[in-house]
Amino acid sequence: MTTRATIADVARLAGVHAGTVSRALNPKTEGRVNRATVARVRRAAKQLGYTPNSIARGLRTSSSLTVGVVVPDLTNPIFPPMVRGIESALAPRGYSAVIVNTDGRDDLERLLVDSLLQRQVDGLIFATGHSEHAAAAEVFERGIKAVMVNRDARGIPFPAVVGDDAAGIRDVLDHLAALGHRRVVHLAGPASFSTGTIRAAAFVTRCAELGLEGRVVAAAAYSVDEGTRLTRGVLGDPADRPTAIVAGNDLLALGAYHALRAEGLRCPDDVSVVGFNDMPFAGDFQPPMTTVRVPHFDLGAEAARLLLGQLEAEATGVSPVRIVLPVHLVVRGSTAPPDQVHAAPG
Amino acid sequence: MTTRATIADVARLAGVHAGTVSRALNPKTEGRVNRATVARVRRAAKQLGYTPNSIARGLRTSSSLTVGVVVPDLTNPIFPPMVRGIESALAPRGYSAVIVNTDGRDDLERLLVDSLLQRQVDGLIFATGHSEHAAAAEVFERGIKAVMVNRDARGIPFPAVVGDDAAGIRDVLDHLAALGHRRVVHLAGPASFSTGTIRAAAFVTRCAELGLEGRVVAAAAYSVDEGTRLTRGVLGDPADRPTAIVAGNDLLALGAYHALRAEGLRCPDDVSVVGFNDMPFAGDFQPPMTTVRVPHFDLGAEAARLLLGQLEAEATGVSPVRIVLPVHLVVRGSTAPPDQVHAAPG
DNA sequence: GTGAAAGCGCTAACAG
DNA sequence: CTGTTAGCGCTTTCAC
Repeated sequence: MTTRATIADVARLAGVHAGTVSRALNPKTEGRVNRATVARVRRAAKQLGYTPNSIARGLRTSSSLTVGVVVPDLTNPIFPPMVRGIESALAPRGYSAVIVNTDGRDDLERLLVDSLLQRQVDGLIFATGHSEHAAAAEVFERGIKAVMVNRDARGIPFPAVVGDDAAGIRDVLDHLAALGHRRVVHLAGPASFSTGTIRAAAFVTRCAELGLEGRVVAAAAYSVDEGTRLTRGVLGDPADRPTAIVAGNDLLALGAYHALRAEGLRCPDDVSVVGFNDMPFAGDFQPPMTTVRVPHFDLGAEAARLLLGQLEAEATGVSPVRIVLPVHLVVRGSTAPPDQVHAAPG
Repeated sequence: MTTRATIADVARLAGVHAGTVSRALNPKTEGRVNRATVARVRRAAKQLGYTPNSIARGLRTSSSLTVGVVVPDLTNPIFPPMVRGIESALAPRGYSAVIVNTDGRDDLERLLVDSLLQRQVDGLIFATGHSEHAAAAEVFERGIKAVMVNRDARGIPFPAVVGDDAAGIRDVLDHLAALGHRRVVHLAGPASFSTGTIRAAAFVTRCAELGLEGRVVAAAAYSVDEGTRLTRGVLGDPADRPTAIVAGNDLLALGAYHALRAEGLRCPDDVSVVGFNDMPFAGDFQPPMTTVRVPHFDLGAEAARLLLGQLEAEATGVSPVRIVLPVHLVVRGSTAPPDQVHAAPG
């Protein structure tokens, strides 16, 4: 790597002092420099192929123009859109993101957050919120700016941007009730996640309001396998079988598909299934999945904007804002009226 | 953010000089320091919650322990596994990755690569290789270390890690021929991508070897919509209709599904379809997709290891290695013997 | 409007 | 084994 031109090289070529080059090249201070000088410096910089060393700048200004993004697993299809949303808001302000995957492990998360902090990120975006969120708590204690996205962390007053989970579940239940379903089960996400508890609570409430017979079973994780396992359990007694399954997310719903198929049951003919998130390609599944669309890109973009606001407003005060973005039901092929013959209450 | 402890603070508390702290805390130089002193320094560091500022370190050592990863679009499901593979190889060596999305735009890519370089990344991993790859060419000219992954860039002698595209296509064609197909079309990826040309060439060759009647139509992009558009064209004359479609990747195959459905044709009953990549959830599509599994995680990991090798071996020479990882056919539900009645050659 | 000088936090010679 | 001294490349007072 041929050694890169520094500000001193440019200064020499332009016949001015390094300080002047710095001022001339920075849009904010460019006004304080003679226009002719600015032009001369620009020319010299271009000729040398000069690009500022942002590491050096960061050391001086103690800001890296970098934010850390903490996700459980990039491989979960809801996160890439969120990350792109984050970047879309960051890029115009000159910030970039560095992403880490925790795989849901708290100890790993603390290590990763530490490494992010060593890299002097200016702030953090957590997509990993949960109830005993050690990493986030520690970050908060150290007075570092951060925001939560998608899920929030109970008791940690970072601002959060989330989808309207309760409204989503209400829409699902209304749809199912309109179709004629009366016996419904909810595959609830882990209780340690706000999405898990909020969706489950909304499920219980709405079932009561609609006079549905609703049951909640709790998943240990948002995964396909958990969905399969839980659904298998729920299908036990044919007489007592639910006519619809409301999954806590699309992965659990996919697991329900698998269990149904393994039991020789058809979806939606025998059992309706609905997911949550509308992950990419949900419409291409077998059957196309009825689910709740969560605007993950917007969630990310909004979270990034919020963080940028915190960073630029030098005020230290953290206001525990909670931005709730609307979601909406997407009806596809995994829901249908219940089979009257078999589904009639015993 | 309470101002963080620096090495000077630790030195003061431990009653030693800053240089000694630096040595004591660095595993490589720790041996040159009295064990008692090391212990004292460690204690002081811990007490102050000291974490080294890697920006400052980077400025001094001119290495950021960061690599840039250039992808077309993180939202394309083949990239998250690749990125995780990259990170899995980087993390143990203390490196982290910063990812940028080009959306296939060359101008954007150059801008993004520039910003990566300003951030002093130690090297680059391009998942965006194509024939007139301006950004990569420029990087090469500047003597910066980089590797290509998944696709390579013609004429740019960076090392590359790719899947065995030709073998994959051969397996697909052998499978189709064994099923009894004789008239096959290939939805080829863009000719500017190595994956596009290699797969298309292998298709032509193998068709000849097997005595199949093979036709190639070229896609403008690896997208679902292109797949739909192309398939619609190919379906034109029922008498001349292919019995199987070999798509350049899973997205094109998915587009073929859509077109078939729109035409009232069933897959695999009327037309077989095969994809390439085995993207996540390909087995959950309607029908479950027969495709070629490409080990994206391993591709990423291998590429990262290769880059690390380049970075640590101070030798400037670039050896244009080309690592080809095996792929394998995954037979699922989108391929079946051709319908004898309709498929009989006119 | 521009030069001079200091210093961000760290590491790497060089002494001793 | 440890202290001293420089300096990475940049921005930012402070003079003039």
